[in-house]
Amino acid sequence: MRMSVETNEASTVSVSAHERVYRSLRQRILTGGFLPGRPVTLRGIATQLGVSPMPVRDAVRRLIAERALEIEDNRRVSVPAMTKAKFEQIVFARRSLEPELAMRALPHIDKAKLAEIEALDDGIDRAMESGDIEGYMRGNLGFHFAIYEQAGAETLLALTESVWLQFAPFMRLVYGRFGTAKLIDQHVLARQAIHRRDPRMLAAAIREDIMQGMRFIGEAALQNQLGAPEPPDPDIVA
Amino acid sequence: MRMSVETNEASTVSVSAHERVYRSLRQRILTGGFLPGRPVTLRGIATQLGVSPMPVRDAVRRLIAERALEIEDNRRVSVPAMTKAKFEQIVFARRSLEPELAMRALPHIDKAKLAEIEALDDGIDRAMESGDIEGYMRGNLGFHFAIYEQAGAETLLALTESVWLQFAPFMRLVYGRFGTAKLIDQHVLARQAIHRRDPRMLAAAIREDIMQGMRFIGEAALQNQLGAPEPPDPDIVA
DNA sequence: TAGCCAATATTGTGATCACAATATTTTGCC
DNA sequence: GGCAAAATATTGTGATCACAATATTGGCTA
Repeated sequence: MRMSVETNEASTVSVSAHERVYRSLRQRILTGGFLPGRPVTLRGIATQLGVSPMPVRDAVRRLIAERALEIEDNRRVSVPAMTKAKFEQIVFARRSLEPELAMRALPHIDKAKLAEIEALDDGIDRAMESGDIEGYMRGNLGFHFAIYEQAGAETLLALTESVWLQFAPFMRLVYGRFGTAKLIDQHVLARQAIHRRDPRMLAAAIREDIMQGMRFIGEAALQNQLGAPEPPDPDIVA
Repeated sequence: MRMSVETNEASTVSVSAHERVYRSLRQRILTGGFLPGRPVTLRGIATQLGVSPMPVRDAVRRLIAERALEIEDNRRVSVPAMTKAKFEQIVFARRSLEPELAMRALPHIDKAKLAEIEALDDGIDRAMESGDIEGYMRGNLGFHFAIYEQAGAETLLALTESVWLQFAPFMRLVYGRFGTAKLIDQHVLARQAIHRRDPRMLAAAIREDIMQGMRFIGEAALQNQLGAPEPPDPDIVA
């Protein structure tokens, strides 16, 4: 069964059911809509999204391959818990890939795209002030990938997306615990760099943003035994 | 249905059917057993492997997520063709990830593992001389990952595996065209570095190996319009 | 009240079928 | 013979069912 869905290109294209399920789950993972360790059931998702378990199964397998989900020994599916080792590797991967993506993107960022990027960043500031965690996560995701997508480097972009899928739920967990108040907007330098069309400066700004953000998350959480299961009840984060 | 399969730990564990199919397809892709552009059909694979199409479907979806396979507009599944842009990004990703993995692995490579690594490299030399392309590919894969796996960095390893899945079929294509005779074994320096337990030297050796190998492939192939479809008949490379 | 064990429910896996979309082959015409 | 169009085969998608493994619940005993 094929259906029509709205895409961000404002056009209407035909997309398979599992593709829609995939995008839905993916977005939810990236904004922290699943608690690490809590089981994600095929039939549960299927009911929520109004499809049969089959396309859900396809989408979940895809997300498992991207390391956004995992199957435990008891063959239950869930968002993996964060570990110190994994976190450190993620930081390394981000530092290796994202400044490069930003540099490559810079020449292709036109005035309209820059305006869009700045609007996203303004949204982040508002979300931070009002403590809107999901809004912050969505804005931060949008800000970074609005830039990276301009690089026209699909292969590097896919690697980066996999990395984000792996730390986003944990990020959400930390913000939920410690709030967004202590965060400082590190994107100002990046915006300046784009304005000046200075690739080195942009790469440095992105690198600094990554290090600052990840340091905050790492310090706040990992020494507090966060990221471990914590298996209470709701299927979704309210 | 669960069955027992032999693992490389020489133990016998229970593994699902789609896991066995996945490993089988993955190995075949990594040694160049599929021609880019040629359709890979679910039922075809299922028949070859003696399973129903369902686990094949699961395995193929997983490989699509890892960018080892792709679905075309006509929703046919195949190994993606290489492009110049993609090739360049793959080289960047390899340079970013693999020297790091090697450095991290070095402290954990004991005498037995080193012997195993050197045996693999000797096998590579024999394969190169006799023009055994698949043997060369398998040895090269084994050599690199025998090292990388010792790093205990699963997250970075997974990214690297995805990258290898993306260029291996193309590598095979090039060797099939130009032979392995002109190759020179770049692994000597790496072996020396491990012996001396010099992480910097090892990282440099891996980097040089990547650059040499990829330059050969890139020059030989990309300017000859290789990597484009070439859609003749066999389902497998003989 | 606490702890064990049977009964029940829920899970992912895999098989089989139906179907629409695409490829391939065959047929008919000039 | 060459070429278009109809007929046929094959493809991936998705639904539904059966099943074994695991989790959860319930009641029973001490």
